Amino acid sequence: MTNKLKTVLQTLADFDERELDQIVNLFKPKSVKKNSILLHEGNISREFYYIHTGGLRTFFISKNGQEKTRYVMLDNHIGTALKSFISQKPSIEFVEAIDDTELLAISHQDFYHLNEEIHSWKNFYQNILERAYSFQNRKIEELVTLTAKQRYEQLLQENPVFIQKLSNKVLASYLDMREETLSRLKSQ
Amino acid sequence: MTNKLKTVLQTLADFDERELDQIVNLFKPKSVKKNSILLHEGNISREFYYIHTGGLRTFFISKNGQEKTRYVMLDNHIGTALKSFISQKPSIEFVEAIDDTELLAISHQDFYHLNEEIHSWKNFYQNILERAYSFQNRKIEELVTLTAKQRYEQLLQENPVFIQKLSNKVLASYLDMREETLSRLKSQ
DNA sequence: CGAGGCCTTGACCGCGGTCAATGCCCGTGG
DNA sequence: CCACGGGCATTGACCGCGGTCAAGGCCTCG
Repeated sequence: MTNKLKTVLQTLADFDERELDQIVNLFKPKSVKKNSILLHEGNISREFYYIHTGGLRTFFISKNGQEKTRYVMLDNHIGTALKSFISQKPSIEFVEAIDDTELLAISHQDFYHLNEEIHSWKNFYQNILERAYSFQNRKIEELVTLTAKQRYEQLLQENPVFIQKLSNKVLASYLDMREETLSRLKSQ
Repeated sequence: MTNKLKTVLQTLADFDERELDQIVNLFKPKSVKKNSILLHEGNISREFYYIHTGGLRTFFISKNGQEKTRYVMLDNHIGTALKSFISQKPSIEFVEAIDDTELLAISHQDFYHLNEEIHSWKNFYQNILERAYSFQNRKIEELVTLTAKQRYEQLLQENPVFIQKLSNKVLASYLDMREETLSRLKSQ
């Protein structure tokens, strides 16, 4: 489990073996059931996750009570409710397991500790931020230029695993459309 | 002009006086006319800007030929076509002066140089990325939860200077609606 | 002064949201 | 093991927000 994590970390920054050991020791294993909430709206995001198996999603609830899924992490991916993790202010997002999930978590404290101790970790974090920024940049592009159908078809092409693994309810909220609309699109 | 820049930099990271001098010396003054293009789609974003007077915007052009404004910088603000600046890959965004503009620009080369030379500059850049991320996060929230009218009213409340300084054409594309819709909203 | 861009206003319409009814699957307890 | 209940998916009918197209007026700048 920690070996896979090391591999992932290495793709994002240049760590030596001693640093990697120091880092992965700070990631604690955790096992959560499907539908359990790891972070509740209003609380502060204090953990950063690596997903071994299963999956998490972050979402928030709009004024009119609808869930809006922002980010999905499946096997071998990393992330958290980043805005609150960055600012250490109360989150508007929930973090929820979309499946029975085995993961590794590092605390915010340890995360920022590493930021001061390990030079490459700053690069790692910079890289995370750059990717998160670019990801959202793309999402905005899609929201303002594509129709519901085009967004669905693009995901189908680029990330079909999402369509297999997510419930229609979650998938629809991720694609920013209603369940009914997604259902109609799926049946062509 | 460089004094104002120093003030802005200091709000984003903890520089000492010598560092500040070293940094601002790398910012070169530039004067651009309204409607001139500082970065063309397809080119690589190689400068990071501080706006002294006037303003810039970044926008891209969608498949069906419409301009979509992502980010606006007015007096005393900083920014650039960030995605391309980060990746040093061709930009899908333009950078355009929305007014006659006096600005200071630092090259990507010098920017990343500072990232290695000055410890606090890494914090500065981290801060920029965190803010850019949070800004976009908010924008996505607004796009998926608010109506055109609500987006306009929110901007009116939180950033009325945008509504005064931007043309309807640019303002509409910033708010992700057509000029006609914005016009109807303004007349209540 | 003329031309071209920008803004406004009107008429129309289609995408996708809303509401409602029904079916289906699955976990839970008797 | 079956009966029941609740959540999820599907389908239909309806409708409203905001996009599209078009025409006309106004302002700016060469």
